[in-house]
Amino acid sequence: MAQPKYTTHHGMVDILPEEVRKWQFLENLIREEAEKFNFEEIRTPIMEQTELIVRGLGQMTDIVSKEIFTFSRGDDNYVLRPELTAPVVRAFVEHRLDQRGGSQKLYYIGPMFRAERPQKGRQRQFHQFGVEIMGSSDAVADVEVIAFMIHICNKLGITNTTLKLNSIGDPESREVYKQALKAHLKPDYDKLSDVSKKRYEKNPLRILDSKEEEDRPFIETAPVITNYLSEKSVSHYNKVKDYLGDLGISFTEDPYLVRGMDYYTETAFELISPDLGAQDALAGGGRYDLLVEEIGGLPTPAVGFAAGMERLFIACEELGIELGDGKKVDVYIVTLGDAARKWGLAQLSKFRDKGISATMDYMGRSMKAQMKDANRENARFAIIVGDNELNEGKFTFRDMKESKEEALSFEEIMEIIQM
RNA sequence: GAGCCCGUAGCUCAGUAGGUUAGAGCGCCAGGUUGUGGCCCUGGAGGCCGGGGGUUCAAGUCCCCUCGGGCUCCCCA
Repeated sequence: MAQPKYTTHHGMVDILPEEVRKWQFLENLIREEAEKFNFEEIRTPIMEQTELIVRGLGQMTDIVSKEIFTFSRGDDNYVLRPELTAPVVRAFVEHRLDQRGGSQKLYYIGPMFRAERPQKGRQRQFHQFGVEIMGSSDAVADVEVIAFMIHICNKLGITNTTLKLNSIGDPESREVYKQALKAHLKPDYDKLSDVSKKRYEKNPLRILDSKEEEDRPFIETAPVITNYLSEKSVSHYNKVKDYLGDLGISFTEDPYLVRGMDYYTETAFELISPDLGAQDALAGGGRYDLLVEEIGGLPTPAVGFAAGMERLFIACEELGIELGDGKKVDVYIVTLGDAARKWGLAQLSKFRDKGISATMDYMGRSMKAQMKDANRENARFAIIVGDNELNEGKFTFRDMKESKEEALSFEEIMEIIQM
C-alpha cells in the first residue's frame, strides 16, 4: 500500500471504533471496581512542569534521562506526563488534600507518554490506570493496593499472573546495601557484562536484574537486600506478607526486584504475565514514603501502583478473553420515497426520547441495501415505511432475529420495543 | 542508542529460473427478487506491487539508498 501522506507519529496509535468498545468495557470495569474499594477518581493535566517530573522520578532514571517528551514556550517548560504518581502527589500537595482528613484513596485512568522504541506492549502514547493511597504507612494500605490490582485482573479473567514482591527498605539501609553489593562485585568487575559494568556506578541495584548469562554466578552469590533492612522495614515487610497470606493472594519473593523510579521505598511489587512477550509486567508499584515531602508537602507516607492497559488487552487476547459487545441498534427505519423518509427522520427522536436507540439510511439507497445495512448494524427491529404504510397508519414491523413481521400502528410498535 | 525481520487491493495473502493488459479469499457497491437482510449466483469499483535510483531488450521478482512497520537489547506499564 502506498504510504498515506499523514500518519500518526511513531509509536502512537489510533483506537478505532471496534477497539474502543473494549476500552469502554475496561474503563467501566475499573471505575465500578474502584468505587467498591472506595477510591475516588482524580484527573490531572496531560502536561506538567518538567521540573516536577525530573525531581519526582529522579534525574538519573531512564525515564527522565531519555524518555520524556519536553518542550518550552516562553519561560515555561512542559513535559508530557510519563507516569502519574508524581502528578497526583503534586495535586495532593497543591490542593492540600491532606486537609480532607484521613487517608486519601485516589485512582486514575489516562494516557502517558514515553519516547521509547515501540515494540510489543510498548508504545509512545500508552494508557495506564492506577491507584494511590496517601497518608497511611500501614501495611494494610500496601495490601489493599495490591488486592485492587489483582482484583481487576481476576475480573477480566487474567489469572495466570505472578505477583513478585520485595522490600527495598529506606534510603539509608539501601545505601549500605549498595556499598556491600559493589564490594562483592568489585573483584570480578572485569567479568561482568557490558551493561552491568555501566550500571556498576550508575545504579548497581539493577545489576541484580540482569538477564546476561555471564552475570549469573556473581548475582547468585551476591548479598541480599533483605539482610540489610532496618528492623522497622523488616517488620513492615512481614506484615505485608502476612496480610497477603490472609487474603489468599499468593506471591513470589524476589530480592532482586528493583524498580525504575527513585521515589520508591519499602514495599516494591510487580505483576508479571507470561503472555506479554519481552515486556512482561502487567502492573507495578510500591511505597513512596518520601515523595510528598520531596515535592514540597508535609511528610506523608504513600503507596500505589500503575497498570498498563494495552498490556491487559494483550493478555486477554492471548487467553482468548473477549471484552465488550459488538455494535447494535434497537431500531432501523427503512424508508421508501421522500414522504417516508421525512416521516422516518421525525420518528427517530421519539424512540431516542424513550431510551431506544434508532437510526436510518442516510444515503437514499434501495430497500434491499437498507435491509442489508440494518443487518450489518445488528438492528433488533426494522420498521419498513412506504406510501402504503403512511396512508394506512400501519407500519411493517420486522423482528430481524426471528425474521417475522406484522403490520402495526406506531403506538403498538413502541409498546413492543419497550418491553 | 544498537541488532534482526518485513513492506503486492480496505483486510489476509498468492505471484513459477526476472518475460505479454498484476491475482485469490474476505470486505465494499450493484443486479438476480418491480417493497425486504443474513445463504447462494453474477457483475463492478478498488493497486504508479511503500518511494527513489541502478542492472537488463524486459523488474512485483535482482542490487543500492530511503521511508514505513514489526520484534529484540536497554528500560518500563
